[in-house]
Amino acid sequence: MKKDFIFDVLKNTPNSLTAEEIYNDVSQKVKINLSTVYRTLNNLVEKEIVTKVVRQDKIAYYELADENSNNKYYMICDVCNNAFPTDILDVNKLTRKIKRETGFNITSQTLEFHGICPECTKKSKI
Amino acid sequence: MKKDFIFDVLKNTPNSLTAEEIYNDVSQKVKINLSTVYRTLNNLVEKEIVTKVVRQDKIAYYELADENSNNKYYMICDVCNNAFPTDILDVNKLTRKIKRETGFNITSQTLEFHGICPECTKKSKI
DNA sequence: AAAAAATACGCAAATCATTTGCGAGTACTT
DNA sequence: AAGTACTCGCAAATGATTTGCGTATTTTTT
Repeated sequence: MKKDFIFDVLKNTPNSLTAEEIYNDVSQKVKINLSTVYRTLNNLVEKEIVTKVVRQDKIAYYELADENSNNKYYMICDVCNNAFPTDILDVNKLTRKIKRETGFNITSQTLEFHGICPECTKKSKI
Repeated sequence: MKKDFIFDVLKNTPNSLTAEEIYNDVSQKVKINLSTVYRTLNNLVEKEIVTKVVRQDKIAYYELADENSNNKYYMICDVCNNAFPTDILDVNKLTRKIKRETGFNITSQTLEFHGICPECTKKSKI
């Protein structure tokens, strides 16, 4: 099943990927159609095996769901466009605080920080 | 100029609006085209008068930029789809902390909390 | 193991928010 | 008033994602 190929790519990549990136990767191993990638991804998201996050570029990014990890929160560099995970924020703690103080039951959350990473900041000064 | 009509709608609405919502509103006063709304909105965003945020629904939401306000961070109810501003998080402080601890220069950020608001939580129990 | 039922997949067309090219209208400059 | 610049409407384009449908592959049933 092609699902396994898609799952494998996700498992072997530390950061999140777009459907197209996954498609390109899997295509090198098997013949596969982009819509199959999307369909499979949607299934995995439904089963809560994969997390989908839409970023400001309007593209969906996928990665393996990882219960106890804040790795899904990124700082995205405007220059090199790399996404760096941040663990500065304890999101679970924040979620509980919100629940306590506002009564709002958070089921999912998205954080997206845009800026310029240290590397690119350095380069721009040269 | 139609720009003024769009600006007015934004000024008179406490929460963020989609281009279509703005279009519907302005249409009641003047004849206007959707693409004019988008064009104008993009201008205002470029001039940093308006803030644009793409949510998980892949739709862009616009509101007046407000330097010293965390009001742009919302909790969005999965049930009634209302967006409630949150001031629980001091985002400016967080931004400085990230800069200090990681060297990443944050230029903008997005937070999106999804869940069920107190009102809808109550209703679901009935 | 073959038939029946269910699921996976490829392909092409559809969707939907947003953008863009172009031509006409309006405002501003000299 | 002529010339230049900006504003806007309209129709078509864009691009990520979805969907209908027919075929292939897998799983279940007998």
